[in-house]
Amino acid sequence: MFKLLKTEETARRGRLSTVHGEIESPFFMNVATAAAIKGGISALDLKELKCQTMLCNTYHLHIRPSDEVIYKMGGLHRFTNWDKPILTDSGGFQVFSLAKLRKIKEEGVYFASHVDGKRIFMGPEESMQIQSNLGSTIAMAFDECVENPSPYEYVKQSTERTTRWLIRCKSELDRLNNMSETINKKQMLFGINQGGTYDDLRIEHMKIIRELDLEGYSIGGLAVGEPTEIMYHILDTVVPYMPVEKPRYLMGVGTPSNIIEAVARGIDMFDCVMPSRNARHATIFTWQGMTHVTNECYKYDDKPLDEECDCPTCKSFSRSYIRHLFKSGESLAGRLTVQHNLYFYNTLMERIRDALDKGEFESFRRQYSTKLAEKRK
RNA sequence: GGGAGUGUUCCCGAGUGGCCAAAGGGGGCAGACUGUAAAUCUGUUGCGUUUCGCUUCGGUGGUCCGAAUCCACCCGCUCCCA
Repeated sequence: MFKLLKTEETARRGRLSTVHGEIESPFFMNVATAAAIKGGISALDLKELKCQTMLCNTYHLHIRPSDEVIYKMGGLHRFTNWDKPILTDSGGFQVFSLAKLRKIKEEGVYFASHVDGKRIFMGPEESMQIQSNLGSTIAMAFDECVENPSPYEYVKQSTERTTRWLIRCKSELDRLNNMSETINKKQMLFGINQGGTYDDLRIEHMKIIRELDLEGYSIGGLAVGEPTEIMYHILDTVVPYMPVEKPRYLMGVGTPSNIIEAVARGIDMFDCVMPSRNARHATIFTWQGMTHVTNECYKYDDKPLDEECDCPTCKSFSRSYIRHLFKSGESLAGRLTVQHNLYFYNTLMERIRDALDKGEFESFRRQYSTKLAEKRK
């Protein structure tokens, strides 16, 4: 259940109640694709990083270790030792990212496993069954994420198919939630809006799926090739057609600046691999902008990554030391910077919520939207 | 003392007469990364007034229109025999 606490223009401050606890929104979900945050971060660490929700992936966990293993181990929460909300992505994004390894049909998608080439079929029912076995808090509908730009006719047909898949997802999850052996019988389903960069397709699709009265709605198929201005334009176009009383999730987005701009446009939930991947590649986010810790200027720099930050890494280690860890290929480098970047993202969301609570979001946006997108110094 | 090798740009290492400022790797420097097939990928790495010029392949001197490549001597290192 989602409760709207406050609004400022189109920006929203809310609270999402789940069987695994409440989530203060807007919030960022920390991406743990294969049930682990890459870089060596466990659920124990996540608690120190102000993380409210973890995101895991249906496709990856189905392939390894298999949802059967996780089901028999008591579900994702027990398996990962994370007792707060978990959202599972449906595998829809892999239809996009593993494009060379799949074939799309009406019944679903045939993949060649990226691990061993084995043929795998995943349709709406399979995705729901796997996510039910994983026992996540929120299940995502199985969709096709189309790359941008794509031809109008293709996007139209794909979007219509995604609608048919969504209806199948809903009835399958209803069935699964009523079974006695199901781990989380209150598993929520979020629908996904598609339609590429075409306003009419986006609006029409949103109008149709909102009728299904799902527990949340997300916007997918953005930040997949189109310029940022187009993404913002699509948000401006679609958000007015999203239910006010349901959480709104912008999938896979994004940079700190993207998040601030999307919150301004009425989005409540985010996820992105950027903080963790960039951290492993030595790019760190700070309140003065982004920077590469491996840059020569940090060789003799005794300061923490971000002087405004009080994450576990910044409380203990210098730029010089972390630069050295990267240069010498120590895996600790990734762990320390991932901790920092995730803490930064979660703190960003906290500051956004504080600003909304105080009715100062617009001023926060003016102060940080551009600054955070730039290079530090 | 005798014999056999060897010395290349930051390092290792290819190159044995012109297409060589010199392959490849490492290291360095810089950049990318948006529902994670990513501890990955890309660019760059002699100098300059940069569709061209200059300096460079242990040193010096030669041969040749032309030398990192051939010759002589010298210096350093490695191995073998005494």
